[in-house]
Amino acid sequence: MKCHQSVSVNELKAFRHGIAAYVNFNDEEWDAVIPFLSSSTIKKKDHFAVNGEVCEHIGFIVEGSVRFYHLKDGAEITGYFCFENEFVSAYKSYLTQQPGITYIQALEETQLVLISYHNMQLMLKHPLLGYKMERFGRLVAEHYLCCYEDRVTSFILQTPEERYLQMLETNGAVLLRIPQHYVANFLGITPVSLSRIRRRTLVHS
Amino acid sequence: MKCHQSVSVNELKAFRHGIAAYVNFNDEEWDAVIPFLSSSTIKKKDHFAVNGEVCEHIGFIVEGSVRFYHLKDGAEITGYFCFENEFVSAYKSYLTQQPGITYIQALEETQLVLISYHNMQLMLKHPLLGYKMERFGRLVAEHYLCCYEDRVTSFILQTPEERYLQMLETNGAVLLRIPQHYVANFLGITPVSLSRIRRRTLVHS
DNA sequence: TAAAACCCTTATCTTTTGTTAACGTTTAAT
DNA sequence: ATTAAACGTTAACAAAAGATAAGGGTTTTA
Repeated sequence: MKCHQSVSVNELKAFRHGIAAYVNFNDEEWDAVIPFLSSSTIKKKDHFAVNGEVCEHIGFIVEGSVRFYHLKDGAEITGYFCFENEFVSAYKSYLTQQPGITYIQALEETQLVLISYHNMQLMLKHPLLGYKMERFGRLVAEHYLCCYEDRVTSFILQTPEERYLQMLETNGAVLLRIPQHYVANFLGITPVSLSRIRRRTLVHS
Repeated sequence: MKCHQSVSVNELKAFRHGIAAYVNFNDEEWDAVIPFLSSSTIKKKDHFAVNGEVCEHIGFIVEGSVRFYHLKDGAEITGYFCFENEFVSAYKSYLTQQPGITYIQALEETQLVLISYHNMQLMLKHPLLGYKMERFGRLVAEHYLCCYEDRVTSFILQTPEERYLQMLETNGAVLLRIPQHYVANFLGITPVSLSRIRRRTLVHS
């Protein structure tokens, strides 16, 4: 993954708008933040994170999408997707700075604003930025904690068929963007099984 | 759940030690923290959180244990457990201050140190405590994010049998403390199915 | 201490999922 | 433009899980 230090005006705008959901920086603070950011464009099928390596960055997707997957018995098992205006990282690897087990791959050409772990630590200790960056990190972690909580609950409480039907209702748009066998993995089943579920839940109009 | 404002010396010590994994407060800061804490002892089978209500507190378990469960079609489905020196809350409900769908029930008499949402917000804005409390909240959220990430991965990547065998290796002690049908729910299967898995994976010595 | 509630196992039957392979279609690569 | 790779569906069979019920043991509790 190539990073160039300078972030375009357009990317900065998208990023500032995206993080406004968590914390607002005034202009002085924002000027201090900018030098800690970098930018990257990942080509389709290139990787943001790979098994066995420390995930160096957290990224904000300005444009594009990625999928998370693992290798099991030589096969790729897709576990998650991220799209525009979402943060992406192999969180456990990034947060612990230990080698991870997650691959993150661009589903299409994907434009990212990046914060390296090192720069994040600098901002967290920065006299002007530290307090707000702590808050920012807390709120982002809390947000994704809630997402994961829902996801775990869906595995505990719902059958694969119920998970699929709920996904149709709440995330129907994703199904149009993502190959179906990735969705099957995401639901915790095989592609063949998802195909059967689709057939038996079809509304014959 | 009864709360009394004063926290015993013993509880304070356990709590301070427990959060030291995340952040250290000096004595001046600690004296400022104490008034924001409260304490509660929950009897076996009493609830820390229930469906439809906002979860008001995050708790630190000094002694005892709890289980998380949901109601589905009138049946209780257990999704998680917490033990001594862990934080416990219906996180999504607590963090968003919206009514939750999670029941949290004491598995035995359980002694907790509590932080109400309101007091947490006061500490986050407190001139002396704010920065460290933001950091504390961030690190706790990050820690549980990593836990949830592992848990989701286990549902994506492993069969129920593999999840059980891994739990035997990494959490064998839990199995001795928790009724087996709760463990089955935790693994995403029925108690009958777990009983079968146990039989077919038995090492006949 | 007796009754009730709870817990785990086992058996039977049904449903669902996994596995493998084949087929036609679409998409991508050369 | 042609070939190759990828994708979704379907079929057939095996394996696993769900549902239900029964039996025996333990723990609660009244």
